[in-house]
Amino acid sequence: MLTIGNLAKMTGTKVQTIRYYEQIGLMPEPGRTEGGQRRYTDTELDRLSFIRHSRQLGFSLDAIRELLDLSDHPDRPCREADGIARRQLKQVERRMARLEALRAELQRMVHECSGGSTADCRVLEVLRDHSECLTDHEEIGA
Amino acid sequence: MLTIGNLAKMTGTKVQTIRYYEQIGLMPEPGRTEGGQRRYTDTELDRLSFIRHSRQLGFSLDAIRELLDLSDHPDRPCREADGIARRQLKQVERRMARLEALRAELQRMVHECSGGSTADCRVLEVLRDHSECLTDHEEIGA
DNA sequence: TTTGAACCTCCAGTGGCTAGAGCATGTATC
DNA sequence: GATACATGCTCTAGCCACTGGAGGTTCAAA
Repeated sequence: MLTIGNLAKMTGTKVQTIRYYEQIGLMPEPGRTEGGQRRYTDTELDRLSFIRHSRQLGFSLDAIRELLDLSDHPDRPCREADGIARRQLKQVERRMARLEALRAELQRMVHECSGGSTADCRVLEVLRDHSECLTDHEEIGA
Repeated sequence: MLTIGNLAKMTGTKVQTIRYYEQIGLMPEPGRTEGGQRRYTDTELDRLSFIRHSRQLGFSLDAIRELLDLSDHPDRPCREADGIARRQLKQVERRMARLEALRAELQRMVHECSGGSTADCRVLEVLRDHSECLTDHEEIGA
């Protein structure tokens, strides 16, 4: 039987995060001691490991919910899990392409900066005037 | 004189976002009509363009606050603005490296999936067992 | 004058946690 | 059995950067 603290250590998760996962129904309600403290079994350890690993690979909690559901039904076709992973892969690739454009732009800004006063700082100049940019980089965030 | 809606259109910003920027002090309080509606000048248009462009390049609102401040003081050395941009570049490069690792892992998962039942789905298997991973991908998010 | 699009304020919600207050429990040592 | 104190509990609020909606007002054109 694991305390929440041990489970946290074993999975590299914060205690609060585990309780949060329980709250949103991603982790089941565990057993409790007479005093009301949570005690976990290996089943829950496996589930949390799955969740954490999926998060590390960038899956959203909603996607993880689906994956867990599929994992719980070994008879269902694999296609769905595969689809979720493929979507995630697409998203990662899209983000990478975007970051690459940003990287190029930032590098150009930084390289062209001569180190004088801000009056003629290339960095600020580029930020001021979008037309100096080589790429579009429309969307924000992501 | 621009209405908030026009300013929004011209900069590709949502109206609510402009009001939000005002609320957190990133945009100044503009003039108002007798009826209380906001009216903007070109000064504010420039400022919002600067903010939006910086956001597109991934700068945080705090970083943008610093950049705007520097931009308002042309006599100050350029070093600081350059530093902020360099930090941002570093961050982008770190994120790209991380995403590249994720991409490889996801691709491997997806490629190895044979399309049977979830019982022997490679995707789920890899998520279950971290030791099957080639890379570390410790940190979450970013 | 009337219409109706655009404006206003205020509040709540998003994702995925994270931090802290204030108290209860569990375990090791004496 | 008493004590110390690390760990646990619940509850609430905050982070970032917005976004959406309710419910009401103003502006400009017809």
